[in-house]
Formats: sequence, structure tokens, C-alpha cells
Amino acid sequence: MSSPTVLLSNRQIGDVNRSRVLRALCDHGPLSRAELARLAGVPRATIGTIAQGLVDDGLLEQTDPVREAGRVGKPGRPLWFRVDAGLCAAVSFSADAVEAALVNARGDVLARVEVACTTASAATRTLVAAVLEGVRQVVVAAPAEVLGIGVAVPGVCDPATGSVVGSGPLPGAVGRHLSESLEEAFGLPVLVDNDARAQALGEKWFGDGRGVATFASVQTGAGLGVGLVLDGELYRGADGAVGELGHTVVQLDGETCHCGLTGCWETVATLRWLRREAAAAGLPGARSLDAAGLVALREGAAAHLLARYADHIAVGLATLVHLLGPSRLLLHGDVVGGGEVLRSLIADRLSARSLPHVRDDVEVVLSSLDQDAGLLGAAALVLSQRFALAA
Amino acid sequence: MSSPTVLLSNRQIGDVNRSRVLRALCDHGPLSRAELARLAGVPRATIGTIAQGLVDDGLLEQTDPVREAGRVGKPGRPLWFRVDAGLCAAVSFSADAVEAALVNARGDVLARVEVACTTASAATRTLVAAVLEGVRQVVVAAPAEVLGIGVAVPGVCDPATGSVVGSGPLPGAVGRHLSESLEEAFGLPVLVDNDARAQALGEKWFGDGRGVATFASVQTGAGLGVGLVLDGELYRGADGAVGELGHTVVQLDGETCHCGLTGCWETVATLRWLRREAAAAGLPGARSLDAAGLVALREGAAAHLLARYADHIAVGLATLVHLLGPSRLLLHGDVVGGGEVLRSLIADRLSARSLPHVRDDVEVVLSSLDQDAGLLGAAALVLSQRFALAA
DNA sequence: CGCACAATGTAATCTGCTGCTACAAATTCT
DNA sequence: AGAATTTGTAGCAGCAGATTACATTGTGCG
Repeated sequence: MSSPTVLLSNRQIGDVNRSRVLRALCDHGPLSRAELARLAGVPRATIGTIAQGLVDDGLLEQTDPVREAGRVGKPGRPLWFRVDAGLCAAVSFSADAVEAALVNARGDVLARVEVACTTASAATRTLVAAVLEGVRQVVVAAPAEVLGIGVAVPGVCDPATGSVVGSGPLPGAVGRHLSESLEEAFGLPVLVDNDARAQALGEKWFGDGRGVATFASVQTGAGLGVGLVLDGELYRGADGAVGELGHTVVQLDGETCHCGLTGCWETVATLRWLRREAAAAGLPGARSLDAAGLVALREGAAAHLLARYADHIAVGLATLVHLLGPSRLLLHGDVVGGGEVLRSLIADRLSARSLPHVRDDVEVVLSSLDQDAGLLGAAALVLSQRFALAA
Repeated sequence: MSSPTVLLSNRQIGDVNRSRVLRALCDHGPLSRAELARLAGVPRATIGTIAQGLVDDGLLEQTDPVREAGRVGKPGRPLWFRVDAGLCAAVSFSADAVEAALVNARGDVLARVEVACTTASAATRTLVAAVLEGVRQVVVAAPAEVLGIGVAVPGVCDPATGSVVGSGPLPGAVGRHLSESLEEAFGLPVLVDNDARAQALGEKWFGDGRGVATFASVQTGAGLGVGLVLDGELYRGADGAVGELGHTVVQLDGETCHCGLTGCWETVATLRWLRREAAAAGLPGARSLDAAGLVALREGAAAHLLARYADHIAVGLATLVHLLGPSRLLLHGDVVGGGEVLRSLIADRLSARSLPHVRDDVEVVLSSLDQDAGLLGAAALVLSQRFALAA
């Protein structure tokens, strides 16, 4: 409960500074020692020794000198992650498969497999077996040491213990079986976390969250979840049970949600709502409609429903903006299929539902990672644990 | 926009560790060197040198050895803030006065004055003059050097520049006049921030937020605001414009708020709403009713209204809990007058409006600082700036 | 071509701070 | 009174960034 009162030692200062350098590289791309030094406001020699350690450890490499036109002096040799550095095994789940991948510190997916598995109904044994098989296949492909295994689970997780507290879409994952089995089988650190949080971390390392101090990563579609990066750190709250933006009340006397509460955001901004409304409006293919399909329809009733969908999404985003003031909102999942049309509708409605002084300070962005967001997020769990230790 | 990439140097590590020691003292009260060492997991000698520096600077003093029954060995000499250490001038505003105080690092109010001023209608010149007069009176009473001046403003502030962006209750404060005038008149650092945030900081240093890593401090009454302490740090967001919990939507098609948006939490959980409903229910003294009065009435219609008030308050709190999972909610303002009766009603409704896995992890607490929360918060602005530098 | 100039990267030394060990001081238990 | 226990302090070692000086590699000009 209390803040732990840990002192900094000379030993740790090195680790912290190394991680700061790595973070700067993530945020800005390849940088020479001199550029890093300017960025950090320290003498070049200081960066030199730090960088040398990272190169010696096989983490970074010097690329060829880059000549820029009109620049005099010795050209810099930018530092960048080696292609075999920071290897992570990453696991995420789709409806009908367990996905596993080998990801490096650059965010390259070096290997990728899908193990068929109807995840929603799989028993724990089946699910664990599929995960073990997937990880095994990507780990044997690794060209160097694998740092750890990251697992992004759609559900409530306690990353401290590696246990899954509860999961609607993935009941078989509940408990510590996943993390225990993986650790036993591979002898590697296993990091289990909520998928929305992992996605946020993925955006921070590899996506549109790079270099952005404060942003929110919002998952849409079947459910609504959010991962928060505040002041440069992924926010996990007191225990892991946060980011339940989907179950905040947007309608005091609203309908009952599947969670048992009433008036949750999820009751008015998920695909379930969208399809019900589409059916009520007599739209074709209502039962399997999604944002992409709705945008494609374009005509009257569809346009009207799209506008309402955008408005309802914007309500929950406005809560985020008012409470936390992120400088960017990254959208994942269904709304990405709606493209720029839907994005701008949402941005407009968000603006209309926000106070004047916060209105212009937030960007609404569709995630460019999207399909890979889960896997990259799972990998980022490992990288963050390994490198980005907070001070 | 990007995280600033600052490296740690040997010089800073000392500052950080000194501030960690001070924070530990704030969180736990007077502690001997040995207790501090155990808390931090470092050798006693390390704490010894850090503490010696703080004692030499006149910040801490050694109290007399304390003998505890049944404890063998040399008794410890707890360290504690000197009564003249960490002096801050603090300013807050009530409806009819500017309040100023001299506060030390222990949270003692050493001097206190009120300068009459109808703050809501005062012109900038009048308001600034009243603030200067108040600060002057408490600063001359200071027994030692004053570290700075903290100002808690009910409105949107940008603490980085010291400017007030906008304020409904205090239009005269808008701009940089307050901070510029104070700085010029006294030659001291001036820190201006939103009152809800300042209150949260006050709770962290001196109140029920001590030792709690993650909590929210909620202001109730005329408006609804929130200050957040996340992972031990006051959260300020990208710019200062956060904590506008009062203008999150709790009713999709709700009534229009004074801010121009619709369905804001403020439309259903402020005194304005309470009094209107009380009048509609025919309660006596409806136009000046508050939580304390409502609890005193006790009978049927009043009890019913009280329950609805509690429920409506709980809706907004549930948003906080679902999104951020604080381990404690500190309530200020009107609801404090409702006492334990109202507190337990709110806690019950919050539980009913929360998901099962977050339900039991949050305490609802009435602030014990209450009346002094604003002033102590303003003082804490200065102390945090001066001592609690983040790593 | 040769030289001044500018920018990058590196080696040696200095400084600040924590970690460790040993020791003096103060108190209780036997 | 003496052993045991706990607290606070002094001295030395080790780590890591800061500083300074220097070698390296490029451009631009006469």
C-alpha cells in the first residue's frame, strides 16, 4: 500500500541511464552518440561509455557513417538495435487460434505461427498446450538468446503474480497455469498482462505512441478496454484491475450490461449494440455488420447509424480526455476498419463533447499496428521489464 | 511532447535519495536512522550520511532517544522536521476572503490571516492586492527563510507557466498577474495550481494520502473536481487541463450543463442539483440545503433524496475506480458535512456500481484536513517542487 | 594539393555517492 | 558485573558520470 522507499545506488544509476538511452532510441530512431548527447544534455564522452557497454553486450550496433549534405565535420555513426537483439517470444489470442511470434527490439516480427484453437471454449489443458506449441516453434527459430515470453490476455490480469484473475473471452486462461507452464517448459521469464495494456505498451515501443509522453490506447469492437501511458510509464494501478473504461456509466438509468451493472459504455458502443441497431433499422447483413461494412453502405440509415456509433464512442473517449488529458488517443479494433471517415466523425464528436480548453489538445489516431498490436504488445511487456526499468 | 530523455548523474542521485528519505518521513512520521535503513533496505551507514546532510542543512533535527519497553539495545533518535523547516506561504480562496497561511514541513499552520474580499466579483487588481496583503502578513511572521509561495486556484491552471487559463468562481485570477505580482513583490518562487490538484498534494504530504501510492482526492459541492496521485506522483497530464471529472458524461441525453455540454456529472451531483430536487420534494430550507442539513432531516423524502445524492456521487467515483483503480478515495467539500451516514451510503452505492474484482479494493474516506485542505495543498505545491523531485 | 575549421568519438583523470567492514556507545537481560 | 543487542559513525573500496584533452574524419578555401 505504501510507496516502497527505495534508494538509488551507483549500481542502479548505470541501469537507469542505459534504459534511458534505449528509450531515446525507440522514440527517435537511430541516433549517433553526439545526437544522443545533445538530446540528453550531457557531454559526448558520457554517452560514449554508456553506448560502448550496450554495443559490447551485443544489443546495439554502429551503422555506417551517414553523410548529410551541407554538414561539415566527421559524420556520425548512428546506433541502432541489432537484428538479433532483444528477442522476445510473444503470444496473443484470436477467436480461432493462438498466435505466437518472435519479435526483436526493433519491432520486427522474425517468425510467426498460428496454432488452431477455438479459444473461447478451450479447456485450460488444451489452451496451455496450444500456447506451448506456438512458443516452441518460434523459440527454436531464434538466432540468439530469447529474453522472455510475453502473453497478452483479454481479461483481468495481475502482472505481479502472472495470474489471470478472470476472462470472458478466454475462460481457460484463468489462473496461473499459463505462466507456470511456460516458465517450466522454457526456463524463461514469463510476463502476463491484459491485452489492452500490452497494446498500449506496443504502441509506445513500436507504434504511434513513440515519443508521446501521455496517451491512451483504446480497444473497440466486442468489448471496450483501455491501456494508459501516463508521463511515459504504463499505468497499472494499485492492482492490475484498471482500464475498465467499458464499464463506466454513460447512462444513469441505462440498460443492464452483461457484467451486471447498468448503463455501461459497453452497452452503447460495441458491435453488439451496432448490430442490434442495424437490425432495427433494417440494414442488410446487420448480424455481421461492422464499422467497415457500415462505412461501405454509405446511404441514409447507415450514415445515421454511423454517426451515432461515432458519437457513442466519443462519449467514452471524452471521459478519458477530461480526466487525464492525454495528448493522443490511439484506436484499435473495429473502428480501424471504418477508416478516415469514421475517425474524423469520432474526432468531431469528441470535440463537441469536450470542454473548450481541452478540445484542441488531443489527436485521434487509428493504430497503424492494428493486426500486430497484440503480438507487439506482448513482446513489449518483455522489453519493458528487461530494459525500461523506471528510476 | 516527447519524453525528455534526461540522464542521472552522481549529483542528482544524492538529491533523489535525500527526497526519498524526506518522503519516507512524511509517510511514516518520525523515524530513526536505523528504521529508515530497514525501510529502504540499505546499510545504516548510508542513511547516516544522507541524514547528516539534511541535519546540517537545518531541515531535520534529532529528537531525544525513545525507550520502548521490551526493546533491548541502544535506543534510536528519531529524525523529524524542524519546526522552522520548509516554510511555505500558502494562499487559497473562499467566497468572501483570501486566505493566507505560513505552513512548515510538518504541516503545522504557524500563522494564518484572512483578507476580506468578495472573490467572485473582484477585479484582478483588487484580488491581487488582497493576495499580496495576506502573503505579506504571514511572511513577516516567518521565523526562518520562506521557500516559496503556493497558490491554489479554483480553475484551470498551467503550473508550468504559473498562469490561470480560466476560472468560473474566480474570474479575476485569470492570467499571469497573480504569479508575476507575487514573484516581484517577494522575490520567491511562486507555484500556482488547480485547487483540486493542490488538495490531493496536501493529502499526500499531510493527510490521509500519506503512504498511499495511488489515490484520488475529490472535491464536491458547488462543482466537482478531482486531483490524482498515481504511483506516488501527482498527475498533471499533458498540459494542466485535467481532472475535469465533473464534465464526464453520465447521461447520454441528459440536461445541458452550464459548461455547454450535456449530461455532465455536475448536472446530477452538485449542490445545485440537490437543492432543486429538495425544492421539488417540498423539503424545508431547500434553497440553502446541503449534505449536513439533509442528514439532519432524516425523514422519508429527505432520506430518499440523500440516497439519490449518494448514488449520483457514486457514479462519478465508479468511473475513477474502473479507469484508474485507486486504493483510496478522499472526499472533500459538501459531502464531508454528511458524515459517516453519507460516507457509508456512498461507499455502498459505489460498491453496487463497480465490477466485482475492483469492488473491495477501494476505501472511501472523508478528508480529515477538510477546512485546511486548500491551504495545506498550496503549501505542498512548494514542498513538492523543492524536495520531492522525481527520479 | 595543403591547410584551417568543424564535428565525432575516445582515453585519462577527477569527483560524488553508495556499499562494506569494523568499532564505539547505549541499553537490557542474566 | 558481564554478555547480548541495537544504534550511530569512521574509513576505505568501488562504481559511474563529468571534465579535459586528443585523435579521427570530413568540408571548404586558397
